[in-house]
Amino acid sequence: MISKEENILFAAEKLFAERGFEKTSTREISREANVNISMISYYFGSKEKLLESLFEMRMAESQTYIKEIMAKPDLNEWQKISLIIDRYTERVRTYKVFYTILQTEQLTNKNEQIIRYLENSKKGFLDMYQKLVDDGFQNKTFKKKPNIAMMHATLSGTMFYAMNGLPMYKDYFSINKENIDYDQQYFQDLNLHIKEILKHILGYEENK
Amino acid sequence: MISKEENILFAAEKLFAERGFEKTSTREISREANVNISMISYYFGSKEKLLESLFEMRMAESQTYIKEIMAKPDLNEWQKISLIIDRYTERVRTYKVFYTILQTEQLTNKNEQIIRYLENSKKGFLDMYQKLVDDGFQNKTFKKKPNIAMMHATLSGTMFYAMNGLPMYKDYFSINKENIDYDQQYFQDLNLHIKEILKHILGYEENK
Amino acid sequence: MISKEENILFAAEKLFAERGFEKTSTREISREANVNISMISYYFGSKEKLLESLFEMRMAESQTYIKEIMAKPDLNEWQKISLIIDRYTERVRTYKVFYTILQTEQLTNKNEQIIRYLENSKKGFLDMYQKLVDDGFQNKTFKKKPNIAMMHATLSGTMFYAMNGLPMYKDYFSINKENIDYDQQYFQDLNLHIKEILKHILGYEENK
Amino acid sequence: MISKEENILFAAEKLFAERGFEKTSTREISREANVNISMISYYFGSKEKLLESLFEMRMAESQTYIKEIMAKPDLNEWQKISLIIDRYTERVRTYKVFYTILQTEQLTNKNEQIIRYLENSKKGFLDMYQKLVDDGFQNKTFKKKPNIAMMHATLSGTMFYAMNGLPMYKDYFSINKENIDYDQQYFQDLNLHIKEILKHILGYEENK
DNA sequence: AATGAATGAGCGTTCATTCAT
DNA sequence: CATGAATGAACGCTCATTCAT
Repeated sequence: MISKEENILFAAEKLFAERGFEKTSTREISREANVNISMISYYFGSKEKLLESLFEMRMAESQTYIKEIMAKPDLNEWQKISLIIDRYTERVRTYKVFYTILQTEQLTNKNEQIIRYLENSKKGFLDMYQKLVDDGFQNKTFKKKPNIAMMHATLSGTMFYAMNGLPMYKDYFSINKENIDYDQQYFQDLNLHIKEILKHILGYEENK
Repeated sequence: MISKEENILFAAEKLFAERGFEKTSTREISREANVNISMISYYFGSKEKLLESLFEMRMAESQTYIKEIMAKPDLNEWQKISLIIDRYTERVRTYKVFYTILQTEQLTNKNEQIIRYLENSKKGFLDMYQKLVDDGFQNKTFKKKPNIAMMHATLSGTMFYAMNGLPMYKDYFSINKENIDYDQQYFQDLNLHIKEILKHILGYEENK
Repeated sequence: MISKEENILFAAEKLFAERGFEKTSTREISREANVNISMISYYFGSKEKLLESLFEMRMAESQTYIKEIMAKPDLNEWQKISLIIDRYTERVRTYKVFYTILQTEQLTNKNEQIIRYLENSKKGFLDMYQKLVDDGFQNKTFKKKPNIAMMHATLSGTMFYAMNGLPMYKDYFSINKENIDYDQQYFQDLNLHIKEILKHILGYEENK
Repeated sequence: MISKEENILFAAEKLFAERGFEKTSTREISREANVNISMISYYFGSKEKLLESLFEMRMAESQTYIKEIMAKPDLNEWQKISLIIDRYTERVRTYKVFYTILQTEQLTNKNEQIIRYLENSKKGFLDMYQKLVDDGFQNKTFKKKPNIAMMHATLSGTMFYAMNGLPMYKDYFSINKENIDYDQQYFQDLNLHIKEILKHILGYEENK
């Protein structure tokens, strides 16, 4: 059984992604969630805090898998990076709606709580990449030491740009909007494309 | 002498980038532009059409340099791509505010005119890349034929993600907000980073 | 206890009659009704629909008394017409403000819903008169068969023109604005005047 | 050659009748009249005074024909009333648009100048009717002395109500909007209908 | 715990009119 | 004489939020 609170959260996520935070009214959210309009203030305090709650939920999820992967003892640095890319691709594909909101907020939001979430997340990723690159370079898994900021920009930038572009490509090639096979292939290509680039800038050679 | 119409356009560009289209009120624009609030309707018809006018202006500018480069007879395919990246980096750096708006609109706007501008622009770039890649492969400048959609996602995605991240890096490393030298270095690194990746995925070797 | 919704309706009726629909602002209505300005949209949807609601209420009332009179079994055709004129006079006197609005809307309004109300009402009256005239002619209550459109124009036209002229007459003869006795006499004269004309054009003779 | 001033006047008359005074903007008038928007203030002072000028023009016209008829020496009282009705019918038919405005203003306008025009006009008619009725009664042309206010209400009320109803009848009987023959017949019926009533309430018998 | 009526601020836009040229 | 850019006030309406129940 899904609670009213979750109903609101998921309805808001969908509508914020579709129309943007500002253009989505609390009335629409309450209608979509099948709850009374005043329940939003009641449960979350305000529309703004509802957005924060949404970020809190989704961002917490992504912190866990990073730690999980980093803790695995029997993987070398490239295997860890490769696994991170796999999980990242999967998450972006699954939570497209949330990552649409995230990008928008990154561009315009001035909400302090959300800025903190975003910075923490970004710094977490940067630290992790730095460690993997340093370790990998030291033990000669990697031959190069790329600029971490640039490497991250390529990884995340390519991912998001490709994600945003998918509907346009489907429209362009007249692919059915609900065609999941196409999505699958697209995200697989994307995954390989990113890995290919990272291998190059890290100076990693397979089967060595 | 700058006209009232341009005053409004530039004030709007600044505020739309800072707060987003929805959160920016016509009153704020008129205050920032030092004009009466009704001048917005007078010159542009509506707030929506003001945004369209802004897109029209900036997008028209970017179409010209593409044609210019493609028409140059004495450059090989890589030199053309390299030049495109140079110009692109320069534009993004100069018109940061506009490209912030562009990204936001790409994510949420439902305005038909703007969707058309964005699609036209994107298709223009894709067609150009396709032609350069095909030609370069034929005459053996390039050894590989990458997926154009993915190549474009990496080029534009890296560029925008890096652009968006700049203020955070400056903040992180306590660099003065107005420090232009840092920006210069940052965008130069970005430029080289992107070129390095493209050379790899195109299979281009220098000094051959 | 009178509800806020009714408060708005009656305040609007008064102001629309006094100044006309366009010249009456929602702010004035809310002030007159002692409610917040947003309650108009809340209860009625819009200023336009508030007017429609007003028409719905008043027009529904007038449909009932027609049916009531027509259904009376023990009255001849002239007695029915006579009774209709009595009720009509009474209504116009009581709801002067509404009939002022009705006339204005008849002249300029383009609102489809209201046009429909007005046409239905008018056709209802015309059908009724036609039936009474036909029946009365057949059973020799009436000696003439007048043009129904013209008969209706005289009945309603005289009524409204006289109603509109009343304030001017009171002003002209320096009668106190609130003097109800004068009104009573005026509407009684009007009632008899109209009946006298209708008897003539229907060829009805009393005491036959 | 028609002057700009007249162009504005006729354009305003048309639009005020179609949409009402308030709903007609000065921009629309200037567009319809093919003049610059500021010419309205320039020539007439304001939108309000433009309406006054319109009334001044049309009301002056109607005063002349009354005096003309009253001055005719060789007509008896009924012949004068009959002639007044003829001219009145003709004017209403010709200046339908203006009489639509007149009725609306009579219902809601608070403009002092216009109120004065309307009162003067009405009193002029009432005085004239009073004189004709008194004279006719004295010389036994008429057998009755009706209430002048009621007689006027029937004359003008029937006229206007019938005029306003014409479009609805044409629509109802699917008559072409531009069919002038139907109009002609309609106004002739109206003319005879009003005369028939007046003969009755004045106690006038023809060919006696 | 849950409702929905009610609030007040602010929104984008239109208006008649003015004024520098 | 005539223009049209520019003004400031007011418009109808929507918004997130509050509050009595």
